[in-house]
Amino acid sequence: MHPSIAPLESRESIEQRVARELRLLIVGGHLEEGTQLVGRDLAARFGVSPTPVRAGLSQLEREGFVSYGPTGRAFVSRLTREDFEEIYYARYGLEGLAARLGASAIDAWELNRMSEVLIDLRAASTRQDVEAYLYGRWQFYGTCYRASGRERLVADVERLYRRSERYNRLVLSTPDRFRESLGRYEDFYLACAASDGRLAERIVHESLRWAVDGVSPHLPSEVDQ
Amino acid sequence: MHPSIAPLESRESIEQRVARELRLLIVGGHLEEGTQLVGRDLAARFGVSPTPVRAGLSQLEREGFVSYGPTGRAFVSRLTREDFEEIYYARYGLEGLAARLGASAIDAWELNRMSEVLIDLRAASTRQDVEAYLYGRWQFYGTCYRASGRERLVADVERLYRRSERYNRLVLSTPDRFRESLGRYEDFYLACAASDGRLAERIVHESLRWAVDGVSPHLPSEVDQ
DNA sequence: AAATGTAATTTGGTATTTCATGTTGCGCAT
DNA sequence: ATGCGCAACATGAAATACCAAATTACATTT
Repeated sequence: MHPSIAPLESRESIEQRVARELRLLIVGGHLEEGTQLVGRDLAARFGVSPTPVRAGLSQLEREGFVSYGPTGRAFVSRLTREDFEEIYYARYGLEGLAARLGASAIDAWELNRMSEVLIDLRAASTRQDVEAYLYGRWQFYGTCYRASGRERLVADVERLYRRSERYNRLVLSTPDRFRESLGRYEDFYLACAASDGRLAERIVHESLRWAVDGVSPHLPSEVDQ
Repeated sequence: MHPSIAPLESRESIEQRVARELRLLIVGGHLEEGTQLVGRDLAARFGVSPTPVRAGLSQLEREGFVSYGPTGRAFVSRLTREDFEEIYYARYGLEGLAARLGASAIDAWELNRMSEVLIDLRAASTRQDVEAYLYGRWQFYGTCYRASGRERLVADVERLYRRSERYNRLVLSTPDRFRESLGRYEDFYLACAASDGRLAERIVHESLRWAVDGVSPHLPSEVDQ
């Protein structure tokens, strides 16, 4: 029969590599929105054939980083209010579920991990260090969500986090916003410590509503561009 | 410059056709869950080359109809409680947004359309005609959601509807469930008629919670199969 | 000079071919 | 008979080749 050893984490396919590297370029801002992505050029750049590049672009489309024009040409997707809102409302549903399940199932070790990250987050907040804050964000929530044991759900939420990164970086956070944001992290931690799933869910919902209401109006709408 | 005439709805690519036909086979139950999907066989069956088939399968994977095993083999995805819940909680967020925006923007013509569909839904409910009910469901809600003018949001929600179809068909609806479900449609219609977006959103949220709480426990969990 | 038609180039989409890997089945040895 | 090893086969992944549509550039005409 099968060896019950894990499948040895099969090596990354070229398609995956292309998708990963391109995603990094886009999220990191090294490829401006609207930039056309030509299959053959990318293939030459990565030293591979156009076939996996095409597949990688298609994958990035489903992740929202790439869009296709009417004639099938791929380009770096544009940041719009509508896109931002839809990411956040998808998170509203999925992250609420993950929070409820995770907070109910969390154990002492994971809780401790969260409190450690929380220290970093407080520091990043006072320094107003956006990068560190964004990094710690997933360390914090992801720890709770993983406690739910729902791998696909966690992966989906993580994808949404990555997708919202470009927007988060765009938002110049005032000290006030940092402070309020941090307060919600503290509340969430307490909900986890109390294993109160419903409360954790409610806190996540409120946080997301707050974020989307505060940021969305400042983003360009699709209709007027 | 560009002709401002619409792009003439460019013809469907082979990749799209393969994805569409396969999706129909899966949703319609003509391909049992777990069935292996061999690229070359499908290519021969559709009379095309393996390349677009592979792309089509990848598209169906992102839609949740196809999964890949550890050795990269594609098969018809299995119905699980976890998958069902995640579909419904994604709908929770996105459909709530669509309902709020749509109900706020709806006009008399679209409202009239909804009331017409509602008549069919009442009839389908008394006949306990699941197929007609599922069909009218999207006619009803989709009409409201489209009033939001958010095409991508509507498309995303429609994808989630298609994805939940297999589950809805699986659920043997008792007369009680039909009646309660119909009552929520009536409530939603009234919220739209009053242009009360917040209320519409709340009704959708309650409906989805009710559905997931009622059905989820009856589905097989991933862990014990 | 402007408009228009045409050829060249770009680019995406599909097919064909090749390669790597995993799976299966059969024979051989113990 | 059972366990092991090798070979044939199945299958996915990538490279290469080809074609069609669309855009661009240029020349010709008025």
